Amino acid sequence: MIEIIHLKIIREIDKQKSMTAAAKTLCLTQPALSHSIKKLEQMFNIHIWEKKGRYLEFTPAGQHLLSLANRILPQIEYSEDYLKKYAHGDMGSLRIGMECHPCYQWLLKVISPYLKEWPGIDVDVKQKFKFGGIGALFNYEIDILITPDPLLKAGLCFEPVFNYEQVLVVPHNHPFRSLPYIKASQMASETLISYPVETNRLDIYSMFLTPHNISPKQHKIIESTDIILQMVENGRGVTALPHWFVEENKKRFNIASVRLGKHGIAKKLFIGIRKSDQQIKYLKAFIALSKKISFSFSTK
Amino acid sequence: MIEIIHLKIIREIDKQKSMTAAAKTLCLTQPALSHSIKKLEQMFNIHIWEKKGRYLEFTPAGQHLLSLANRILPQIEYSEDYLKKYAHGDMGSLRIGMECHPCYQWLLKVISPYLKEWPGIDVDVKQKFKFGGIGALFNYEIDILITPDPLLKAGLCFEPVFNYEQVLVVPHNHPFRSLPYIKASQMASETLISYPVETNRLDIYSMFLTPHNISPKQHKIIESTDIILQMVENGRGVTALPHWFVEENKKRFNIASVRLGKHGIAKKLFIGIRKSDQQIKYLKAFIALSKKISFSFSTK
DNA sequence: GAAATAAAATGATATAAATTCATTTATCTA
DNA sequence: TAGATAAATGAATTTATATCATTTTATTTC
Repeated sequence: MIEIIHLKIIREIDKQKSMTAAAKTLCLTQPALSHSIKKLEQMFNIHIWEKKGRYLEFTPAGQHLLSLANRILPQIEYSEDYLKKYAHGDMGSLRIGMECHPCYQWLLKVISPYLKEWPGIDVDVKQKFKFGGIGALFNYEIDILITPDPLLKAGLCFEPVFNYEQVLVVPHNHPFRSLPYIKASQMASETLISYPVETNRLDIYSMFLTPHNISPKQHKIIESTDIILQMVENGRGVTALPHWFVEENKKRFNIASVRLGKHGIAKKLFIGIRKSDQQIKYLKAFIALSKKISFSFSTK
Repeated sequence: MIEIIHLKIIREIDKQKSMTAAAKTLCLTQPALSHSIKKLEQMFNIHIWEKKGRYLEFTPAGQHLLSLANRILPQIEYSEDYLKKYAHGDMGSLRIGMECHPCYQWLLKVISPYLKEWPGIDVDVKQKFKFGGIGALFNYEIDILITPDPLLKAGLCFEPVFNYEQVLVVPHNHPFRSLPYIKASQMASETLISYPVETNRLDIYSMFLTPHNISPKQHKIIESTDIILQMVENGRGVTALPHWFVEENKKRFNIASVRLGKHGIAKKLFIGIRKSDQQIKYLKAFIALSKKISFSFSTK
């Protein structure tokens, strides 16, 4: 029988590239690992690694087990954590996945009252996923996914929580400022600043520039929203952000917003959860609260 | 530490609703299970179940572990199987998921030469998924998904393998037979026969009837393709199937096909795999073979 | 409502497994 | 080639697990 310890050993040896080192972090001795894996090998009549010089190299069977370990151990470890918290009186934990960079500010506005309403729930926000947000939901890496791209498929369910318009952000003295909207062609002479995401995942490309076959003069990549806004403020380029977000930051930065195209870019934010979690109270409460906060957002 | 055996015990008790019964199937005694779980409870300072009358009832913590067990054990068990086969000289296994009922015939045409080309690979075909085909891919329940609905998201990749037209199948003496195509309204007086799938997943509804707000006179549900075709042959109704499939079965059944709408219903079949599996040779070979077979299909 | 039945919990003992220590084998390095 | 580093092996010890016998608790049944 494959045991958790086997998977832990395999994962750790892959990480450390050495059995002796792995033994140390697992609080065991090197022969313990050696015997343990030997037993597994004999049970299935396979080899898990070969000695390549001083060190070990996984066989295909070993790689298979490594992939199993990387898939399964995080789930076990999360459950162990969860049970510990449960014993401490905490009643659950909410792992939120975000697939929408600038919506972080919106999320903060939801989380703050949520933490007050649900003192027993631990909240964690993740933004990087090996297999994408949908994969993270399926794999139980997160419990809630916030995304503009819902997936209406068996096993998950998505609810719209927030409508907003994606607009172009320009410095206060920019000629675009007085226009009711800009055309795609007008972007050809601008420097566009964005988050480090593939262009086909940026709305300003997929819903505005690409359909008109236009590219900006230059495309700069910056990670932090604050730095992006400072750059815009200083005339170093323009960027695309949610309208409400620009409004919220007009006090901090000398910026203005312009509609993208005659009808603007309308966006919808969704919250996705696993169908099997639909009945969990503190999850339902988060979705309800999101909608409430978003409503006050869009009407102000 | 949570152990595999804990999860097995919890799953088995949930299944059998009795510890004594669970002990029997696990080839252990009842006190063994009791002690084992007691140890886990003490480790985390939780309760996993409560005695309700003679039997046990899971606490929320127990339910959490049950959900973990149902998620993880199938993966472990698959790996154990996989390793056993690996030892026997089999080099891998290919679990195919199908989200397209009538494509089964097409699949058979691909699998047959594949088995000859890759004698070391075990092939299995699954058609029911708790969390949908996409979920099954993410959860490692299957390795390949055959579906008309690709999902262009991180973690998975889809490739088109086959184009075909979905047509209406009618008996040889049906008045539609001589028409170049039929309009949606003409379906209002027909009996439609289909597989037992929600109507919004049937192309004839989603791409033909529903947009024109038409319903057939009657909708009969039948599981087996052969029976459906016999019914059609005998004038009991009409059905929608891939064009190539109708052509293949004209010898066996006295049927004919008619285009659905002026431009017909064009369908594309995709094969989806996990990105992390992209380099696996016997998987790539399956996709390549699918395309090759499909090509000879569409050109004959 | 007492006796019989059924199921799970408990405790002591026996059994089995995992871990360590001491040592060997193999490889690399200076 | 000596010295150092890493993994494998074997025997002994420690630790964990399973069983048996028994008790506790609840449910039938008469």
